[in-house]
Parts: sequence; C-alpha cells; structure tokens
Amino acid sequence: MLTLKYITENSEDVIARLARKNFDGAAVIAQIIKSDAMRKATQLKTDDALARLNSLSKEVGLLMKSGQQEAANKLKAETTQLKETIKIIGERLTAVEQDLNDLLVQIPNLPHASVPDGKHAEDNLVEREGGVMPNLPADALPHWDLAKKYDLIDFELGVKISGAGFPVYKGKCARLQRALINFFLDNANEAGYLEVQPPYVVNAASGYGTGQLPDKEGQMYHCTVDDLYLIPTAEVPVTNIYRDVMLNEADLPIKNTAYSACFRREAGSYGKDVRGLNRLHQFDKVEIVQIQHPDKSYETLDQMVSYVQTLVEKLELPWRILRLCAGDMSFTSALTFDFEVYSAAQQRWLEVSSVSNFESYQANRLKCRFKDKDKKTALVHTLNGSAMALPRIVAALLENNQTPEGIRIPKALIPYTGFEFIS
RNA sequence: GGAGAGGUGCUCGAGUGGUUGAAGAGGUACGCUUGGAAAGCGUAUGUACUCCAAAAGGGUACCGGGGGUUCGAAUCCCUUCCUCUCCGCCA
Repeated sequence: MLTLKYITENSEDVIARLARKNFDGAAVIAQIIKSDAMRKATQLKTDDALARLNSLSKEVGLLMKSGQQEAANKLKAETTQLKETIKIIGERLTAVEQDLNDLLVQIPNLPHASVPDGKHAEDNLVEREGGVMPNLPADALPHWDLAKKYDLIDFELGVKISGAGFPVYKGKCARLQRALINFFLDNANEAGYLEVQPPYVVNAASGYGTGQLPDKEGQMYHCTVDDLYLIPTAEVPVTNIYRDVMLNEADLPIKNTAYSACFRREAGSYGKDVRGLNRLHQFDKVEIVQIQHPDKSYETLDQMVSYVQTLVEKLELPWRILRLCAGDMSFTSALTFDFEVYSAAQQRWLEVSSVSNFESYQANRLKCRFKDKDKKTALVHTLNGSAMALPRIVAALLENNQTPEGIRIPKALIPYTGFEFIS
C-alpha cells in the first residue's frame, strides 16, 4: 500500500495519478486525511493520559516504599478515574486506526509517469517486437488438436481426476515441460538469480504481504482446515522471504528465481479464452524476483525485461512486449511490461510473462526496509516477472512448429528434451 | 495425534511485580592506542507513532499475538499461535 505520509503530503498528485488507473480516489483520500488527523489527535490524548498514569504509578510506588499508605491510596483513587478515560479513548484510537487501514488498503499503486493513458487492454502500447511469424498451412491444428493427435495432453483425464483446468501431460509433452523448467532455471541462474524452492502453500500474512489478500481472496485456493492458501505464483512465497526484514544497502539488489506450480481458481473465466492450455487452474512457472534500491529499480526493470526477451528469442517464438496502459495494470503495480507470443494456429497473441515494478507498494506492506549509507531507514522497491509461464509457451511451441513430420523442438531446448521431434 | 520444554534486542543470554527499553557477553560502527594488525581502552548500537518550524530534546507503545489482574506486568492469570524434544504415524 501507499504510505500515509505520501498520501497526505501529495494528495492532489495522488488523486490525479489514481484517476489514470480508472480509480476515483478523491473521496477516499479526503477521508484518509480526515481519519489521519483524527488519529493524531486521539493518539495525543491517549499518550498524555498514559503518561499521567505512568507518573502517578511511580509516585504510588515511592509513597508505598516510604510507608505513606494514606497518600498512596489517595493517588490510587485518582488513577481509577484516569483508567476509565484511557479505556474510552483507547478504544476510539483502535477504531480510528482500523478505519484508516481499511481505507489505505483500498488505494491501488500509482502508475509511473511513463505509463500510457488508457482504459483497457486495447490501449496497451507495443513497446517492441521480434521473431519470425511462422507460415502455417491452412489446415494447421490448434494445440488441443495436436495434443490429441500425438497423445500429448489428456484434458478429459484431468477432469476425471480433479476437474477442468487440470490437464495430464503425457510422454514427450511431460518431458517438454520438465525441459522448459530446467531451461528457464538454468538461464536465470546464469543471469545471477539465486534459485530457491519455496513452499507452495502460504499463510494469510504472506498473502497480505504481496497484496493477494484481501484483494483477490476469491482467486486463491484456500485450505480452510489449516487456513493456508495455495500459491497463485511463486512471487508470493519468494517475496515474503523478505517480509519484516531489515536489509543493508550492500545487500541490494537481491535476485531470486524459483520454479513452482501455480494454482488459480480463475473464477468467472469462460469461453474461447480458456480452451486447451490457454487458462488453467494449475500450471508451472519460473519466476524471477528482485529487491532493489529505490534509485535503481527502473534500471532493474529494464534489465529484467531484456532478460525475458532473451528467453523468447532462444525459443524462436514471435514475440512482442506491451507497455500496459494505466487502466490495464494490476492493483499493485507501478509499471508493467507484458510479453506475448504468437500462437499461429489460434492466430492470437498469448500472454506468457508479466514483468512489474511495484516500487515500495509491496515493501510497505511487507515491512521490507534497508539502511542506507547515512543509516536512515527506507523502503525497498520490489520487482518480479515470469520467466516464464509454461502452458502458453507449450501451446505456441506446438502450434508454430508443427510440420508434416511432427513437431519441431527449438534448438536451445534439445539438450533439455533429448529429442528433436515429437511425432 | 499423545507427553513434555520453551518463545526476551543483530546474536547468545539474565531477569518471577516498581527509574527494565531491558543486566552481562558477543557482534558491529566510530575514536584512542600501534609502524601495521591483533589485543586493550573509550563511546555508541532497535522499531513505530507522536510533540517541537527544524535540530536538540520530550512523550507513548513494543520482551510471539490477543485479553485480564494491579496504582504499576517481560515478570502473575486466561487464551491463541509458533518452535523444539520424546513417542506414534508417514515419506
């Protein structure tokens, strides 16, 4: 969330920038400023009363020691009254703080100045593109048909075991997935990211830390018996490594990568968007995460985007990078670049990666801070990106590389698959 | 799941009702010392909110979380979470 200080000191600017995200913040911000003033006044009263009580208690102690029982009792009587008022003001303070916090978590992150105006996905800007569009014959098959033809993915079997959106990968496709995971992890390692294996279920505190809670509660699988959530992305456990952590400036940047299965309920999704591998409840992804000094986070964002670009290039897929418009960005992001690859038989672009700078928005909730050279405490900036999500990559690979002889595996992957063709 | 032990500052660790935000040690930083280092000596070393125009300096809260007893709680009581050990179960 945004810091209270920033909101109160720059309220006009905040409202203007929120408007770009289709968020009308004027009323909430006004309420926040009012609540904050109320909080300060109430806290001042509480602190004063507590200070009185503390000093009275000390006096009582001294009087008791010197045997002045009566004088002590007199003071005790005074504290009774004082405690009554402390209780009342204290309750009011708690309520005000709660209100204030409820308001704060409603405010999305502010878009960076370089974010283009726009309301919907159609307004996103193509930043750059590359790769070669495949020239497929008219009877080219979409990946769900290819999956059947070569017995690669069994969607019905997944339905039997779990439900829609939980496919069973078989044979060379299972192997292809494993190859992709290793390929992505090896590349990330080479780029200086430390590999970690995080838990796939997290507690509520972690969900709040990265902003999935309370925002997207309905999108996560919730194990109610133990009150744990299945992770929708490795971003959640990996970023939460740094929750409640005080870092040194010399520690920055922190670069982590992790493979994980990801679980998403995708409540409300339907239609052709969910066909085949396009939208699943469980999928595999390699994530990259960086914790960076606020002055360097945008430089880092560019590096992360360039890094992901090398991956799509090695996979020989036609790609493009979108700079998301203000209206299409996620709640927590300040600037996001999406990667799409062209899935030639479906004749559509599929989002395979999203790389974002959250600035201090997550860090504020996470309480992830660092001490700078002057020993001052400041919030870090957090960034993450998919590098990358597997299913749509698999879809594009299958569709784009189909030949009469079978499906061709891109050169960079062959050392990982151990085969050159799926036939 | 059963039985027990425990959760204190960067770390270890003391502390069972009254200047305890917290002894002591270690670590770290700075200074002195040294040809240089080590040792030694000295000083410092939490976070959040808040008062003050700012600094200096105050105030409040925080000894896992929440609640209670008391004039006063790290210390007593209740509750909850977590960790560890042993047994059981499983991999």
